[in-house]
Amino acid sequence: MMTDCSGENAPSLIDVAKRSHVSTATVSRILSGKRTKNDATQQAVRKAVNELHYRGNFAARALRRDRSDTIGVIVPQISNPFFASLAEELEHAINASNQEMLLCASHMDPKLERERIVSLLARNVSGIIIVPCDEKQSLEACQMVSQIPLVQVDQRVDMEDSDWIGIDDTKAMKLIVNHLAEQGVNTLAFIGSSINNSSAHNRLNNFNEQALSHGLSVRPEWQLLNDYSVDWGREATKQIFESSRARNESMPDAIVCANDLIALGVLDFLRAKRLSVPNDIMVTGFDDTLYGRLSEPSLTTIAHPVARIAEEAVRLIALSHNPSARTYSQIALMPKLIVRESA
Amino acid sequence: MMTDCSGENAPSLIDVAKRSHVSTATVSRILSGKRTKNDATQQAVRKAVNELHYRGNFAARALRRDRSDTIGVIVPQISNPFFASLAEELEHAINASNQEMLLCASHMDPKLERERIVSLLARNVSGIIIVPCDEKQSLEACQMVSQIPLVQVDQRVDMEDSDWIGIDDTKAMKLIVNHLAEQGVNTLAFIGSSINNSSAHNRLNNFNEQALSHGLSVRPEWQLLNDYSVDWGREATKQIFESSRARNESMPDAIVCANDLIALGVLDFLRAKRLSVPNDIMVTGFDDTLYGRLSEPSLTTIAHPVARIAEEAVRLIALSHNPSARTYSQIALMPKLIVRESA
DNA sequence: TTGAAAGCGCTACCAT
DNA sequence: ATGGTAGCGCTTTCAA
Repeated sequence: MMTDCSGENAPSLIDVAKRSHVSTATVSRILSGKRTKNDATQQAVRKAVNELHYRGNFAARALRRDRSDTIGVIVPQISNPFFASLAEELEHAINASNQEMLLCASHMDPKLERERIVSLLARNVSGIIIVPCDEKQSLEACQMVSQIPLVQVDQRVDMEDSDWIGIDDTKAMKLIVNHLAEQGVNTLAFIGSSINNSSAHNRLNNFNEQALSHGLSVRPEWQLLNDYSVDWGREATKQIFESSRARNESMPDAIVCANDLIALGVLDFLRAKRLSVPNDIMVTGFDDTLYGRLSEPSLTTIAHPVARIAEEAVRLIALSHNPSARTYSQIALMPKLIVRESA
Repeated sequence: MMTDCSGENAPSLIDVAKRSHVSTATVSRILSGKRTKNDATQQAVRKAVNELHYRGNFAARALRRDRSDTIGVIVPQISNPFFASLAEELEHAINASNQEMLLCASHMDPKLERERIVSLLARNVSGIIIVPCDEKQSLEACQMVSQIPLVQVDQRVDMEDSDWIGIDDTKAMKLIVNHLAEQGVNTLAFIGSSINNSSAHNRLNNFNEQALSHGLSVRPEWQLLNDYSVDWGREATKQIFESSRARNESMPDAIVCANDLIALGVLDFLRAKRLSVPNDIMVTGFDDTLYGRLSEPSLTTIAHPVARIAEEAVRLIALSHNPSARTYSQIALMPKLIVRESA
């Protein structure tokens, strides 16, 4: 019995074979398109399939073929709009290649992430697409994936046998700082994440490098790291605001944020303090989420080519299935600066 | 071979049995906890499991037991923040009950939705949790699910053998219209979705009913239906604005929106026209998404108890596995009015 | 408590 | 092009 509540088992391929008076082998071949001729046999089998509402048994097929046509996807958080749209595009790309997506959230916890990987492996997924949650701690879990292809997306862990695809973070920060410099900005703050992920590190390092190269002033107390949340954006801005006020100094000319959520928190705090953006202070986001388009003022931010990233990730999984002299790629796509009102 | 690229097959239960000098039956029993004693045998088996990095084969287990410990979830869109947070809570609840989530998006297309259901059924999922995309057209697809439990969430299709869980839409609209009436509003507009889903219908019907019962004025040309998007909110408001201007009449006192996205579009249009919310015109949302908290002004809206809904949905799936005299539930949870700045 | 063995539904090999 | 059949890895029944 299945996890059934109402009698009758699902029909099997054997039932189809009996009803159409051919062997199971023939039915199998017809259903998997390994038989070209569309003759009476073909018709009969299809008829039986319809009459019986035969739908196949995935577990049996997967067991026999030792592959599941399922791709596991692990993101840090589904509710983060950037990851949600990534998941949506991945689902699309995966379905387009006749596979299914098993979506998991690591909740930014390397332990949970490891568990998810173990369970995906036990499920014989054909590949894993992951946004690793921690630059160091995700390594061990990622290395467990040796028999099947692993593609890292957006963030990354430093390992040999894995593809990576995302945007060029250096380039992105260059676009942002360039733009701010052109707007006549002199002093910059940065609000980011302290979580050990490659984006967090890259974005901060690139920020400093770019600011320096433009001769812009950055201060240690204006580099605040915690997490990628709206609340943190609000809180960090409060810290900048209060420390400036305490020393009777002015606020930075611009606040560069490591993602849109942080930037939304920043805008929220500044609004409450009646500071005008971009007149009193400029703000930039990162990721180009829907809500950055709608905030008041709307966010100047960096767009990822998400659909393209998803497609490539799925393509890389497929590529890796061909074991012959496989080489791994690091694909950095070009980010795009979206200039709106906030800077 | 697996979808392998590097030699060695994954170890099987037989390998574990050999290495620990017991039968496969014993290993199976130990690993599935059907054997209590923690003796030398137990130790030896566990040791072998670790040494071999045995992880089991999901397909074989599923085939043999005829169940997959996987729950299929179908939502209209992952990138809609309400469905994203629903998916996140469902993933949580599903993992908590030692199962996995297969997440699909129907992209609001009954045909695609049907395909997803077929493929979930072939995968022997233990149950399906669905937000049906169309009140009528989803019916046929939902009825295909007869052997396993089906739980509808949020929106619903009218069918016998299915549970439903969501919020009490009538109550929700009552909360909104009551609140607006208390603010002294006299004329109301409604912007919603024309898509045939139960939420869309309910929200409009309830809106009219509630408005009537408060003696508030509604006009046909102020009831605009299309979809649940930001763009539609903006466009619909433009229509209201322009038709008012053409007749030299005033705008409605308040615009009630069928979800937060629409409301965000409304706010965006009104801001562009320099109409002040809530002074010139009030606006309400529905769903309590993160971005309604951050908009300027922040949105007065309706909150769903999403975590609770997710938990219950998973519980209902489990319940249905007990075939004995199963009765179906329609669980309407109490919505909560969140009063913020916009009304 | 244990082991032997059947068999879940399917695919692919081998022979025809 | 077709049919017979072995066997994927596991759980569970049956006997000991």
